[in-house]
Amino acid sequence: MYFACGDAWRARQVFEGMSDRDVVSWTSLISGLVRNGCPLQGLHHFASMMHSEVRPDFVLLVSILKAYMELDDLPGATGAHALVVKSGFDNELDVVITLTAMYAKFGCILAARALFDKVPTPQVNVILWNAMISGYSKNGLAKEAVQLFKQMRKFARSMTPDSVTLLSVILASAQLGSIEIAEWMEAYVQGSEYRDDVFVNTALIDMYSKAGSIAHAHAVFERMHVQERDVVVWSALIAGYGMHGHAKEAVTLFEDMKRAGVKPNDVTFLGLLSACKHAGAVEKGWSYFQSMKHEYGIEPRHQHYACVVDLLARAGHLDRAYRFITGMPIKPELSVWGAFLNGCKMHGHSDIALAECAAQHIFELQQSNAGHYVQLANLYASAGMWSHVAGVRVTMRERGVSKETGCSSIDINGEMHSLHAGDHSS
DNA sequence: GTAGGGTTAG
Repeated sequence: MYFACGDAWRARQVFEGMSDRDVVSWTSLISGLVRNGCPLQGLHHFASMMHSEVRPDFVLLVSILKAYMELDDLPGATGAHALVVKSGFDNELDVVITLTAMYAKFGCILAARALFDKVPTPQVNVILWNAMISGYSKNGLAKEAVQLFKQMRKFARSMTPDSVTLLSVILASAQLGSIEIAEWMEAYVQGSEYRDDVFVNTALIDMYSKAGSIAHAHAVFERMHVQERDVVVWSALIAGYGMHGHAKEAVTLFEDMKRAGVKPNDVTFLGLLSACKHAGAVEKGWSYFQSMKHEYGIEPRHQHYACVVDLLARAGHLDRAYRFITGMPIKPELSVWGAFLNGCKMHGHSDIALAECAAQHIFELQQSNAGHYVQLANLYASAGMWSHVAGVRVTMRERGVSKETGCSSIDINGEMHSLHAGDHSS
């Protein structure tokens, strides 16, 4: 209850005062911590529990797996998976669902699929299917996601898609960029009980923006009830106009949104800034960046800085962009210098020193990416500095930079599944 | 006490 009120401290107080701690009370403490952004503390308590007499059950292990997901810790996650197997819970449906989502989250889509396929068909469960479909969507395997959605309908008697299913398939449709599939998805939504679902409609707006029809996206927005248009809905449409380079419409929408009494957030500004960037509206974007900080008190994140740098650099304001970067209150990340270098490539033939400076920062942050070296080489080439081009190649060889992809493998029930970066096979 | 989810970019 205290966790539900956001009071982790009180929750722990109650727990400490309990004399007979069973696995259920441990679980409520640990899952509460994991869900409230303190996965490390949750694992810490789990270690304490393991030193006591209490043994974990499958419900607790689900929370432990989620803790490692939160922490982005694949070795820890596979270790927890091993504990699940050792404890004999690897056939519990809830556990299999978590494991499927977990491996998908880590990009190990083949491992996720192997777990999914292991579940016997009578146990059809929407959440399991959702875990697999969204796993495909999030890993860019849109065709597989749509295909699995179509397969799901074979079980229509025992299982119907819910809003989460629809969100995942809409996300996949957005990646396919096909207006036919987008319209097919919208028709499906219209015929379902989720036609007025805010989440689903937001995803539809995003889908149409990415599939190339901002008019369709706007139509979805218009159909929504006014009171349902929250900041995420507005932001999705603003970003959509931005993607299409319609800065004027994005700005108008932004003003409409403010008039409607909806407060913009950091994502809204990102869409707005990106709209200005695509349209080359330097001063407009600059003033929105200022108002974001001073008028709304929103602290810019790396993406905002990268966007402003991109905005300035694309327009050829290289010196201004450089000064902006050096004045940043946080350490510029790869994306910031990357945007700058990109601008140099477009405009910097005369000022190769600035580009070299950007490249230097980039190599410092990520030495092993061949793409950066190629970019610098291209820049030298466009400036006719051929000896420098050759120099870049020498540096690459010296540092052992090549274009090979990474590979790792995962053990599921004694079977090794090999995973390659960018692997799309199944 | 547990499982899947909407807006950010090229």
